[in-house]
Amino acid sequence: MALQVLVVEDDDRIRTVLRLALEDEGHQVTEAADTPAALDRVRTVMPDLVLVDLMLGEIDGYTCIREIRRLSDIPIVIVSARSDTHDIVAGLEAGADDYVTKPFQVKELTARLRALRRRLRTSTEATEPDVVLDSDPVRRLVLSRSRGSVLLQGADLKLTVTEYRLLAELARPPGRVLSRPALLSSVWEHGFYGDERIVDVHIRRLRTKIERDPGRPQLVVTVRGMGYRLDPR
Amino acid sequence: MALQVLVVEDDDRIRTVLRLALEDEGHQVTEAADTPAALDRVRTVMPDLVLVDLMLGEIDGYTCIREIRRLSDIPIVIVSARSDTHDIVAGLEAGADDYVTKPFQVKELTARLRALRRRLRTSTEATEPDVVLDSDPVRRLVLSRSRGSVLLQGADLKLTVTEYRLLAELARPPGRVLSRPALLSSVWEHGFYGDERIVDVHIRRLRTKIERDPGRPQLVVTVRGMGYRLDPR
DNA sequence: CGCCTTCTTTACGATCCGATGACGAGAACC
DNA sequence: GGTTCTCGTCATCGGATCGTAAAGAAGGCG
Repeated sequence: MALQVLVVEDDDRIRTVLRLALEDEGHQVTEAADTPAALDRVRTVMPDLVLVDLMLGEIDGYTCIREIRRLSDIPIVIVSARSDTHDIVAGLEAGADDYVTKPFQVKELTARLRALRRRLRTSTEATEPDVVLDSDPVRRLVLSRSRGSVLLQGADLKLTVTEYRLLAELARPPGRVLSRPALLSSVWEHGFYGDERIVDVHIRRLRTKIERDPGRPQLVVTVRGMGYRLDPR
Repeated sequence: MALQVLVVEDDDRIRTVLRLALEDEGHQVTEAADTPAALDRVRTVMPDLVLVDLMLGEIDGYTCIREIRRLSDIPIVIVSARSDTHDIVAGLEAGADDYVTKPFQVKELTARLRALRRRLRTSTEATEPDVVLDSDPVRRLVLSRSRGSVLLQGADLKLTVTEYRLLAELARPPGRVLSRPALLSSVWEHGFYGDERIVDVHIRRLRTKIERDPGRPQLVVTVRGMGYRLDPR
């Protein structure tokens, strides 16, 4: 589940750093340098999350937060330079939901996002409908989130958690290419700092279990240079 | 069983604290900062429970409670700053069902929710239909909530309360994976702060009593890395 | 066609996780 | 008061699963 994130930040460098870090995690990023632009983006792109720098040059961050809050219930996270609690409290009072302080570790920020994503997910997961991955009557393959399993012809397929999560992530919704970093950040709960090729290995293991001909995968497709995509049929 | 909770509270910070705590317990939270918003949410999202702060800025909490009560029989819990009994009594007279006083322990609040959840459950429990866990004629296994027992070939199986609750939770409805934390929070009335592996132990004890071959469980299935699931047959 | 990059496949050792049985404390029951 | 149940803890075991590394295929580009 990739998030659409709006970054409200007037310093170009920081904005770029944030954008790169977030995109690396597989999120989509929209930027705004001031409050009016931010409000416009909230209306038009409807982000899942807003990051607001409290030290916006001209207009201050509090106003920005309040204005956004008037439009929407989107979670707002404050990025604050000052470490004292006063302005954080003020920000929370203005309507923010959480905060990180600068200089912040990108790790810390992405960890928060993972937590947020997890929270969003668990609130919908149980009721999410099953996804049909292969509709061939003699090879019917269904992902059932409520059961926490994948059914081949009605029988539980023995996937490991990692394989299951990979598949579930690719199927949310199917048809998107997901980069390795994106998969790493959403499938590996506590982040992953090793070689991203680990994704390939698990994809392979997944393929041997769900593909008709694992040598010529048709469900979990490789998109060279980009990542993997799930093509149900 | 996750609850949809409406938090009526005008202080943003407290509202955020409440929301995070409730979401952590797996509930879904809607917020309202004043009475009109609260009434709107009651109508639109139909929460299972309403938390009302008695000290709402402009309109007082009593009015809010009365208005909500005119719309619905939803359980209302008062969050009160004052500790003297007068306003609590007034709140209860206005139609609230329970109360907690500030500064309250989050633990205390979630404990009340567990109690409420239990009460809601037992009020519907009596009418809930029996669940057939094994339909084999020579090993017929039935969970009868109205009797509060499990029948093997018509005879009461001697389960401990914990085992019974575990089974009942897994059977509501059958087929879902339930994580250990989820089971801990719904089966253990007063919460549980020890090692979550305690679930394994009780699952095992339950299995020795209801499985045909406890060594190869088929009813209460382990979903590695995720939790347990009940697969009736 | 040759080279470089990206992906696939396999094998292996370390680690994780669930199952199991034993034990002691305390609750419930007699 | 004593006995029986039930619960939570713990240590141990064995298989499942994971991450790594390294070699082999396939694709892309000049």
